[in-house]
Amino acid sequence: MVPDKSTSRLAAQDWVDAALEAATEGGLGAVAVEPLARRLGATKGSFYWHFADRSALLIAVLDAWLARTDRLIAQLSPITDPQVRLETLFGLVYEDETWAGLETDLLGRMGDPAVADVVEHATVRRVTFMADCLRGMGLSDEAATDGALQGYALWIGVLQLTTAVPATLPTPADRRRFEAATLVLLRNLYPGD
Amino acid sequence: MVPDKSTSRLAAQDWVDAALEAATEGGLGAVAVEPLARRLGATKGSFYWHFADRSALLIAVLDAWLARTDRLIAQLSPITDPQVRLETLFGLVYEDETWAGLETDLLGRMGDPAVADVVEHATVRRVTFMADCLRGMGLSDEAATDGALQGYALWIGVLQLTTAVPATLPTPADRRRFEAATLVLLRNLYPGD
DNA sequence: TGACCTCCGTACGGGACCGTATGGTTCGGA
DNA sequence: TCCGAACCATACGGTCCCGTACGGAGGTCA
Repeated sequence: MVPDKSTSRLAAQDWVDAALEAATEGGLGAVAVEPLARRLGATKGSFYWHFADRSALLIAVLDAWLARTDRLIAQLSPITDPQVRLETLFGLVYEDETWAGLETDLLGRMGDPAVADVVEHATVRRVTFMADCLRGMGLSDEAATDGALQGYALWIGVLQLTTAVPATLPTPADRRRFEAATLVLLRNLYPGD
Repeated sequence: MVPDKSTSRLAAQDWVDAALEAATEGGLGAVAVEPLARRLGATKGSFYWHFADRSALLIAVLDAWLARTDRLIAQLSPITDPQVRLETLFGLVYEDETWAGLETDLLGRMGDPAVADVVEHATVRRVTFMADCLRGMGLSDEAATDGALQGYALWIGVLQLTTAVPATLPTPADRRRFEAATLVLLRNLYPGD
């Protein structure tokens, strides 16, 4: 949170880091110049030296967020068995509690063109990834497309429930059973194919 | 939008109606006194006569929202076949595009205790409803609980995608096929049971 | 008609935030 | 050592919203 250099001199990246932290906790709305300055023990004078305005910082945050999807997919790509790849993906999704809040916050801000742009990119990449897995499992193009959409809706929904009503989700003790059930669900997509 | 009485004299309900309209379009954040006053062609003087403060209006909006879930469940209850009941539910979910925005907006505002209270109530009622359907279809308690959660996550996810990235969802021409696939998915929950 | 209550407009103060202006302060290099 | 650039604090004006104070307009009923 507080930057490294004890001699307080901030770089642009320090502002981006703090902004990401704030966004993770309180959504994009929490990325505000004056509160961030307070958090960093600085003033707006510093911020407006490193950035043209608030939207420049938002774009930096959105780019960092988009890169996360690429890293996730890159992390899964080496897995050869498409079904294991999907299962691993869902396992990671269930573990991810830190970033879930920002995920859903962004989905609620599609009115902002900058947000819409980056979220659409991420969505396409994720759905494409899942559809590829399903095709690799032997499903037809149509079935893979529908299945990927359903799987992704499930993904988003679990994220939502994780942040919004965690009490509803299974307790850690039951989570393994729940995840297993999700895999059963995925495995039985289009059983007739 | 503009209340009935041509002689401009507002009732509390007029403010609630306008607030619901604003919330449907722009989320709870759009329920602000001064913008609503402009929309109604009135001033804050009117509002603060009918309501103690802004939060009183928000509570009225949240109550109206919660009542919608009760009406939905009441609408489905007469259906005797539990599977048809579930299928009908999902059909309605796919049709509902007007309210989807507010749904997901509320999920992003669980930090507000008033929102958290009403959303938790709605969530419990919906998940319980789905679990009852699944139990009626012959699933065990455990299986029905997990299945309801997964089905509800799917529900929420579809809502999210509806509002956020509608281009990703199937075109009207393909929607029937997609819905059918969803039902296949539900039907195959826990095939071993 | 006049007292009274309901409803609403106007005016004001306050808070949170954005962005600008301007004058330090600190640092590296000639 | 001194200069210039990088960096930052202070102070200010502007916007948008909340909430309060207060007075006036319009009905109602004796």
